[in-house]
Amino acid sequence: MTERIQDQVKEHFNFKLLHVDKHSKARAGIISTPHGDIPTPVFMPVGTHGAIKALQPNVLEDMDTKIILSNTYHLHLAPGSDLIKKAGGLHKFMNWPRPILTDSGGFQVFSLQKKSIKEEGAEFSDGKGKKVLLSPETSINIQQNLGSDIMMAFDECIPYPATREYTKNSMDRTHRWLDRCISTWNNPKQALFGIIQGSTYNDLREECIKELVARDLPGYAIGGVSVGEGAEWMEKIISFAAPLMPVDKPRYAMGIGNPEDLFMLWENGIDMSDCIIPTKFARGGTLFTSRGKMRIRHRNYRRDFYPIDHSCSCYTCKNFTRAYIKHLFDSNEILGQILATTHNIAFYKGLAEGARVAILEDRFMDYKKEFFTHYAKDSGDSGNDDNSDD
RNA sequence: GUGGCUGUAGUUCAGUCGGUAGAGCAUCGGAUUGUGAUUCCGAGUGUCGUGGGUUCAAGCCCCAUCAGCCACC
Repeated sequence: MTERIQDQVKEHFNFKLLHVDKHSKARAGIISTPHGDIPTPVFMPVGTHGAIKALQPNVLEDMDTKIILSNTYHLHLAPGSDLIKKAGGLHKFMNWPRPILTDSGGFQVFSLQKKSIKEEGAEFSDGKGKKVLLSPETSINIQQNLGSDIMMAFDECIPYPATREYTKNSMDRTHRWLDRCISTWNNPKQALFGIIQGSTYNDLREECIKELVARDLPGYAIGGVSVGEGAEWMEKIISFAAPLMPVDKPRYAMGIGNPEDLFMLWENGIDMSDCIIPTKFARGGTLFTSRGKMRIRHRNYRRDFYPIDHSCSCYTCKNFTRAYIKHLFDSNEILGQILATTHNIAFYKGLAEGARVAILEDRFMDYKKEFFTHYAKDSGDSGNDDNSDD
């Protein structure tokens, strides 16, 4: 009698819940994977094409980034997962020795304008006139070629708003897809996470969680959020779904969020999250600080010789001024994006680390309160330009 | 000295038959939530070289003048 893959994977992947905050649902734990341990809560930077844009892997390691996210869809289109397998897997290909989570491509299908979703899978054009079919089987096979530590099930991520009928039908199909994902899954060194759908309908979310838990997967994610529903709905969905998820498995909220969103996730007992915001915003010149967003291209920073964030100890803040970084952006120097990304990733990392320590000491709510007394959602530090030579 | 060309936004230029000015770049602002983002959206720039004239109305037509460039002497 052969052992189920769900049981085999437990030798290589597990989650240990260390502590739940006394005054909230916030959790601290540790995820073990073949490529290392991940203390939680954790924020995962996004490296879609097998690279965190503007950051060298050694910088990420120096910053003690524990896990990054990469993408099935993009790596399938280029350079192809067969090639990456030949290169020795994604870790080796991109020279990243630590854990990698790969998204299944479900979200990319969602964001494509032209697509056709059938029982078989999702069909779309690769943008160069070639038709591509992404199915549960192809998605898992690609992710197994990539060799990620955590694979995501291939799901349909539906837009907001969605009718109850569409949501229900789509969800049922995603469950059938999940079973096909599980049948294709054959590498016990790679964990497979299921994704909770159900849009804004609590009963469907609940039903979905039951279906997923019945499959006894290594971890579960809340999907179908950050699809345009807004902060209020997002919080409603998270706060409803998270407590229904298994206590002894990692809980992952996909694609969220802003710094303020992270506190909402953690407070509700989410362990993992990812978002393009810190990296993408950095490249556009929006930096995060303990006081809020800082748009470094603003004129105010022209002669501002303070670091981005006084309380930050990242490489950027230790060595460079706002005026210099603004200058780099004005001059279109790549270094501007590099320093900005370095800071934003360090900022997110710092928030998560602070949360973990606070949870372990049962003071997460104080930590949150402290954050929001300084953090202005709409505007941050307005700079120190003295205009003396105008 | 003579003839010609040019003069309009920070910049490069467009501006039809005369109807009180536009575009790219740059600037400034906003967006961005499992990255189809060096993207997307929005805003503003003006003594139309100057002074007169014709006209209901002039960036445009006429005269003068200034500046730059070119050609010829």
